[in-house]
Amino acid sequence: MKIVFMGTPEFAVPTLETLSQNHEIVCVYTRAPSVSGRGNELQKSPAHLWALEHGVEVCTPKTLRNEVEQQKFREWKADVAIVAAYGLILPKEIIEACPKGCLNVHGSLLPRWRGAAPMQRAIEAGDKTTGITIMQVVEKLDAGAMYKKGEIVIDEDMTVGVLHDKMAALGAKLMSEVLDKLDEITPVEQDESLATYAAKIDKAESRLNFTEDAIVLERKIRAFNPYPAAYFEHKGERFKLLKCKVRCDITGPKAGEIRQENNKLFIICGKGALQAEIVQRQGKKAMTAEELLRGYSFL
RNA sequence: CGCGGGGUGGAGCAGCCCGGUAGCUCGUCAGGCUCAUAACCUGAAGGUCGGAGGUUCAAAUCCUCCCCCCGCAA
Repeated sequence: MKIVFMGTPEFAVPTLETLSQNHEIVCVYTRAPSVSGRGNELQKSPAHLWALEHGVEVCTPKTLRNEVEQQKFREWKADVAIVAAYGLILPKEIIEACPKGCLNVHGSLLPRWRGAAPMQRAIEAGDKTTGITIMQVVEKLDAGAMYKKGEIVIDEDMTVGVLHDKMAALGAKLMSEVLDKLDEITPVEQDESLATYAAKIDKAESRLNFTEDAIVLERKIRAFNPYPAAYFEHKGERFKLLKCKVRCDITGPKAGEIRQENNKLFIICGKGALQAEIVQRQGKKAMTAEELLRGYSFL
């Protein structure tokens, strides 16, 4: 089939790559390069870079809500539009532009966790499983009828970084399977009464509040690893906690108190404590708590 | 030219401001103690102090340029 692919971050690349093997990608729509990173240099998106590398056309419109862009979109004469974390809300005119419609790969088992950060919210909430849903794009966000789902178990120590990679790979596989049998599958409507929303990650959330339960904080640490990474501050410096162990056996009256014992680092929480395992001090690389304590003291 | 921290034996750091024989914690190796040990004791190996210039009697330390790593902001 002729496909217009719409995607932006790393999550979109496996699907793009997989579909390109059996289909013709006529154009990649992606977010326009933006200033980011040190030096504020223009950075192209992962999907953009993939397209350049494979000699595929790239479009980076700021909006699709005008006749000019919509006409341009129709002129690709694609059979289907595939969306994977594109970053722009699609207007009706685009959704209905292709004869076989517009399909999306979403990082949750819909209708749970509609929205921007489904993987992070699933881990943060302590969900035991999550997965991928391939569904139709409709005007309402992530509310379209579903073609196929695939489940992934969230292990006790799984970070969103690890989950993301598994999900991206599964999403690519499922989307490819759906496209192969597109005419045979009847999509199933979502049960609106079960819908929940996964709000996008706000940087302010990444600051840890140690008055909370250690179990909750540990989930957040995994949900925010590697990005944006949960942190706390000490003597004006920022310390990212990348991996921690919950220690219900350790308690103290003062939440946020830091203890160093036998090359181990503990932080007292509202309930229980966290034992820091991988820490990153600002300006430094991530290291084990033991390594950090060899050259730094919190006391 | 967005702001900032850093590159010192295998690991994490101190020393740099106020130039003058490279230090700490850990690891490694050998030996000792011990029922035993990740504990303790003794000893040893291991460093072009990111790179290139410059200043100086003398540079990890001061000056210039370059390379690399990281935090913030967006």
